[in-house]
Amino acid sequence: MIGRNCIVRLSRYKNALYQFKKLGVVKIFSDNLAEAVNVTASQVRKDFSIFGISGNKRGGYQVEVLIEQLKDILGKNEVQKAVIVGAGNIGRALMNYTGFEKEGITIVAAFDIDPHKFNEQANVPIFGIDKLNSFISNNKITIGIIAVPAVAAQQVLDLMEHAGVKGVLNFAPISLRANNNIVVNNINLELELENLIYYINASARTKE
Amino acid sequence: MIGRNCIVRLSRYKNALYQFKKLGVVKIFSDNLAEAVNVTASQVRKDFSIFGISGNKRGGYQVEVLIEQLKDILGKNEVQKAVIVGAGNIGRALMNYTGFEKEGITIVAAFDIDPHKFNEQANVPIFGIDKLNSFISNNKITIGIIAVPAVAAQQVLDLMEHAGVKGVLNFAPISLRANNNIVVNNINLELELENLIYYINASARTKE
DNA sequence: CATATTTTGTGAAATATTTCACTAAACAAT
DNA sequence: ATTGTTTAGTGAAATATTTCACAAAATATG
Repeated sequence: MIGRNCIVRLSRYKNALYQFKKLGVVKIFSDNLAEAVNVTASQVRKDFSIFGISGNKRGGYQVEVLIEQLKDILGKNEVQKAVIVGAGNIGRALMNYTGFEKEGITIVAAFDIDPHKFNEQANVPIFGIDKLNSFISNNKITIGIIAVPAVAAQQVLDLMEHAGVKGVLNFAPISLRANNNIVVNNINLELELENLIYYINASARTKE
Repeated sequence: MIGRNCIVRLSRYKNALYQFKKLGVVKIFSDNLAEAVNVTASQVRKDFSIFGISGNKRGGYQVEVLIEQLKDILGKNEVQKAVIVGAGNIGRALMNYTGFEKEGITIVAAFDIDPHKFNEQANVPIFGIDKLNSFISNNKITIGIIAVPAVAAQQVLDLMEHAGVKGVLNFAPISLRANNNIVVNNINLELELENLIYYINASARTKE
């Protein structure tokens, strides 16, 4: 199985390529990409070789072609539907976040436990959590986003898993437990900050 | 230098330990922690050994002591001040996010380019971006959070770096370039979703 | 057209990370 | 006390990841 870091790099390459394309760049070399993404050129070539992406010796890679190949590997050829559970700060921000559409993900509904937050007329309608299960199965939702407090997160994951969601993005600051029918990616803001502080301190120590 | 994954695991151990503590657990073994965090028991022990954390053979580790040791390593013994640049969806969500306080980080101000968003009276006041530099130096801000669109992100980072910020949490979906006076952690929501989709597809392929 | 240069693709080497497996310490039981 | 059991600590082994270095292909140059 291919490591997560490798897949993350592919995404970064693709991002960088979009920028190069915007600047009118047509042909690119491994070292240009490497610099843009902060890795070595052989890392870039090795990553590509793993997925059978090939360029031309002395000719580099065609930006357009490479983008398509990466899109293909990263699997965004059909639009996927997602729901958010939790209409708090983070949940609401994600409902209005435009970056997901660009990536082929549409957020079609949100769910919360608090009736004051219900709003079936909104752009992204907010329903009661009791509707989650039927909504997911009726609308063939593949992706769930968890934006509830830590205590409720495991329960929400179980609901989603049971309803047939295939992948979950979890914003609750807790390690969730899932069987291997479902993929869970954690985005833990507190952990990221803590991590940042560690490296700030480490870098201060190094300079002494 | 110690790998990022290792530091991330330390944070996860600490999180798990808080939960155990809440349940009244006093003494814990490497395999309990391992299970909670989804790693092997020897990974736990190896991680601890790197940082000179030791327990008792057959007696495991004292939950309270372990939490303190981890807090110490992760460096959260003094409250740090942070500012947010960008008062859009993500920026506003982060201003109201209560999880940071718990981790010893206080968000003291936000900055935006749009005068409609200015609000010096708010709980977290929102100023014009032109005030960023002086605010950071006058208030000895160590942490910056970038929540602006991708095109503006590099510029904001440069401003922060120049003003003396030590670490940055970047939410803009772009690879930023910084010299090594400053630590940058990226949280790229689009990339995480893309990554999730890759693994959903990969897991579907495996099952065929 | 021949030669020089550049850049890919990739095994092999070097590093880094994780797991294994065993020793010894701590505690429990008899 | 002695014996048995559990679990930390840790070198060594196994894996995984990254970098090196060079042959071969593509293009440029004279």
